[in-house]
Amino acid sequence: MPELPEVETVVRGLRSALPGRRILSVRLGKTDFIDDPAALGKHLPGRRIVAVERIGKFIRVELAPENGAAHPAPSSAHEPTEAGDGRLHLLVHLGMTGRLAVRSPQEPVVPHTHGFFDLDDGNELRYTDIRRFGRILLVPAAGLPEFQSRLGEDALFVSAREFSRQLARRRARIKALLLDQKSLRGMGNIYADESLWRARIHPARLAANLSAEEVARLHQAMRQVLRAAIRLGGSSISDFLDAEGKPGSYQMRHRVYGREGEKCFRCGAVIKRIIVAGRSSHFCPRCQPTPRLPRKRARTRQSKK
DNA sequence: AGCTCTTCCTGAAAGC
DNA sequence: TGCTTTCAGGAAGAGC
Repeated sequence: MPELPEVETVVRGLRSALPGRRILSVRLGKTDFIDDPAALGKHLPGRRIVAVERIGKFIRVELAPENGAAHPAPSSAHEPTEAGDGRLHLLVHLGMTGRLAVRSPQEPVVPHTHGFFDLDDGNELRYTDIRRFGRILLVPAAGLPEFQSRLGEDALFVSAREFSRQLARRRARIKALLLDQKSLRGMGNIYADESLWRARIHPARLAANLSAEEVARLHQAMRQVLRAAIRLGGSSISDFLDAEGKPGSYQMRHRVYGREGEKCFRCGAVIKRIIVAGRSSHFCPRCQPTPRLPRKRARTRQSKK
């Protein structure tokens, strides 16, 4: 499932293909994961892509202001002005199974492809999403700060000071807090588990109960894990592929995620899986000691890789 | 405030 | 063997 390193990998790939391109037209299949499907066809054609960035797990495709000369379609009289002029941002969240990639029209369309953005170089940007847990929305430049303000700082760039401030403020379990995009943006289940293992912290620990040393360890572990994962192109568990259709290889480095029943690489104890904050959480019961109040029933099922 | 449960969706895997 | 059920999970919303 795409988390920060996977999204970063996709963004880097798209960055070599999209900036400078103009969107000619938009074709959509199913649209139940798009905030305002009609807005895409209305505002994107004629726009030039100027940048591709990452906001947490969102891909941000920045579009230049319309320049009347190249504008192919007349816009209706009562367009909201903030969407009719100025920059626009196409935000894409890949959810669980989303993929965004540039393809030649010649290439066969894989099933569950619901979005086609035709580009002026003859290629098309395709959005594919089997489960449609993804999300696509269009935000005017003026609305971007508000959108960003609903998310915490990026997990890759957050300072040790701000990280510890986030943890101290709240009493949630550390695993829940790492996954909460309002506290910290970009973390997902895999990298939360991997970071906690590396920092030797049990996922069900209460954030406020972590020692300063543990917080520092977790901050460092998180950054190391994310950086290493980006270096390897992310993790390909189910079907993650980068913008060029290649899998990542960080799944080879997983120490706990998907390793229930196997031995801890550090101490040899058997990796366990429990549910914390509604998410399956993998940990080493010896390296990551259970907090005082034992957690809920461990659900026993082998998880694949 | 933060937890659990539910919903969305599909395909893989388990169950019978 | 083949049909049916269960399950996974990011995020949001409801209810407690």
